[in-house]
Amino acid sequence: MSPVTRNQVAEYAGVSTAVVSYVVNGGPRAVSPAARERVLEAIRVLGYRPNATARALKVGSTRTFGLITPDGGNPLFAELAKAIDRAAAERGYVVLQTSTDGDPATERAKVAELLARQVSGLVLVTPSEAPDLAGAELPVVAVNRMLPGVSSVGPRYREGARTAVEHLIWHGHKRIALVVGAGGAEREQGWRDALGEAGLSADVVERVGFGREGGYEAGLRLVGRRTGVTAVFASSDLQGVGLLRAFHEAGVEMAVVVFDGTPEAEYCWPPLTVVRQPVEVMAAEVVRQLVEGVVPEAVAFPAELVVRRSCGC
Amino acid sequence: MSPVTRNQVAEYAGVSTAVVSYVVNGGPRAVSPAARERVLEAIRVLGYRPNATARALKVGSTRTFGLITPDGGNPLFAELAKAIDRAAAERGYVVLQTSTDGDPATERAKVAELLARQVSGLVLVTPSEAPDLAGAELPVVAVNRMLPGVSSVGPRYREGARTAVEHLIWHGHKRIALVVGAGGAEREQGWRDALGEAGLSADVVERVGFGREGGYEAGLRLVGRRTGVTAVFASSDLQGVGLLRAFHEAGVEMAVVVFDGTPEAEYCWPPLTVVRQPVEVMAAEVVRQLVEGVVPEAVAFPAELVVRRSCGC
DNA sequence: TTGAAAGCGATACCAT
DNA sequence: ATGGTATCGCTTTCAA
Repeated sequence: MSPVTRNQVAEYAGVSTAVVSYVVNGGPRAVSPAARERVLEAIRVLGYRPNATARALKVGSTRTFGLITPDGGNPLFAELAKAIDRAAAERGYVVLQTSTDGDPATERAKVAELLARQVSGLVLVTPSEAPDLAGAELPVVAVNRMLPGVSSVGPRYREGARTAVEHLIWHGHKRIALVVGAGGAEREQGWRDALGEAGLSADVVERVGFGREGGYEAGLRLVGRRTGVTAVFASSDLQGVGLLRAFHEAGVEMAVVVFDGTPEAEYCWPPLTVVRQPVEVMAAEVVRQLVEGVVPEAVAFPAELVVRRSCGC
Repeated sequence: MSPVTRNQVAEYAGVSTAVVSYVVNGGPRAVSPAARERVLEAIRVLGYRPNATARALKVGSTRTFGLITPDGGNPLFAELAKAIDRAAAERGYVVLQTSTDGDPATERAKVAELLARQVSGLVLVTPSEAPDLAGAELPVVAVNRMLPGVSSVGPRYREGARTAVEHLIWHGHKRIALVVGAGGAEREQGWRDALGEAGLSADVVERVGFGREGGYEAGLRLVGRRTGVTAVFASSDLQGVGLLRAFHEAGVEMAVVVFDGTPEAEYCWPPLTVVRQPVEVMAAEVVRQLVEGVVPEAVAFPAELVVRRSCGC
């Protein structure tokens, strides 16, 4: 039993296919109550479900957004995806999500795949490169990463990082390390801003991956080097979690503040003081740009300090 | 500039559209080297990208699987999704992912949406109910949940839970609590099995949500009740993380073993001893069933104990 | 080896 | 208010 088509519905209801279409879509022509009733009945009896594929071909739009993240397992990206999905649903759009494992080739393939599927818009979360749109005319928004010719939405990294480090300074720390991943230049700048302003030296930097392993690795090094560091600012939640593990293992006390602010940072021990990315606001902006098809622009939202125990408060 | 179509490519290359199709798909007819070259050239120059929507309409298959999870932010589901995506990609399928926020109505809507898009198969991760396929003929696999008439893939919950609890018993614990979420009946059974066999009483049960909050809540209650409990088996990583937080806050020592085994459980403190769901194996089986379109069957894989510090080892 | 053309399911204009 | 029908982009059979 292959799927029921609109033709069968029309036949069963004794009307033309046009009428079925009018009923299903609520227009563009009016339909008599009697005919509408018969069509509805036919749809119910036959279990008809419109073929979105055919519809998309005809109308040229899928009302679908593609969303590509490097890693669905990263809680920040998961939060972002969730928020974007919700915001898009409110506007009647569906979001199709995939991830790339951080591999640029996979990223290219997924972009091509979604483009081939005629998505109406594309969201790239920290993409590794500018996408090859090959003449396709669709809105594209990069999240947490600036890309030439593409709209971008993100937090105010520099300002947020600065706030975080200022808080550590306020706690009286004199030697504050930075743990940062690739692409964290703005956060690094914010760290430097705060230290510079306070007349502290910005000389302990650990450059590692953005994940838990990276943070752990940085933690081991910090513990091993005995640089007199008493506090750390890390560029991601996950790094913070990794740091905590290294500090626990070594039995050292160290104040930590991180960027991002996902649930995982709230439930580790000690709970991490974070500078929280305004995920909901960012998602709303992403969807707005996609729906309205604005010209490329870069929008950054303030990130808010959420104080928990890891900073010493 | 609207997207380039196959017609334009054909015209530019001076061949028929059939030839373009043959070149793009590598068949079903052979094409002379000269013509192929001209077509390839035209595709490159024009920036042609086949319309997957139109192709799907014609061939009746999208080579796409839909994947629905209650929550993309749950690390277990994220791991699962990643693994399924990878396994599907190996077979030439694309996975389109969405989540439902655990809301049955949203779940129904997403199922309908994916069905309308003509997905070639559907994966439902811990669905809240049997999906309404309305006559659609496509393979459906439920993960971590049994559903009438639908294939299912999951870990051996009962056996895994038993192993976990046995390990706690081996450590000498006499009073072992259970923290469990809705739908955790099998895990509960495994807990009872182990306790019963050892002649211990199975009387401390906290029924809470599956998330971090649920675990935290359970932890607070366990700490408050002073039941002589010295160890806990929890039905999910997230619950374990929540428990840890409550125990830390109260300053109590408590052995913990949990089900799932995501990265988050490895990086919390103390690192959680887990019974790990064999995510990769499960993903491979899910995709196998989808691709081969087998008749509904229930497959369960052994879960492995991974010993870390939280059990006292 | 290649071209013409039918048809996938749905939309919406042009008639009636 | 309703029906007939051309059309969206692509695949593939049938003929040449």
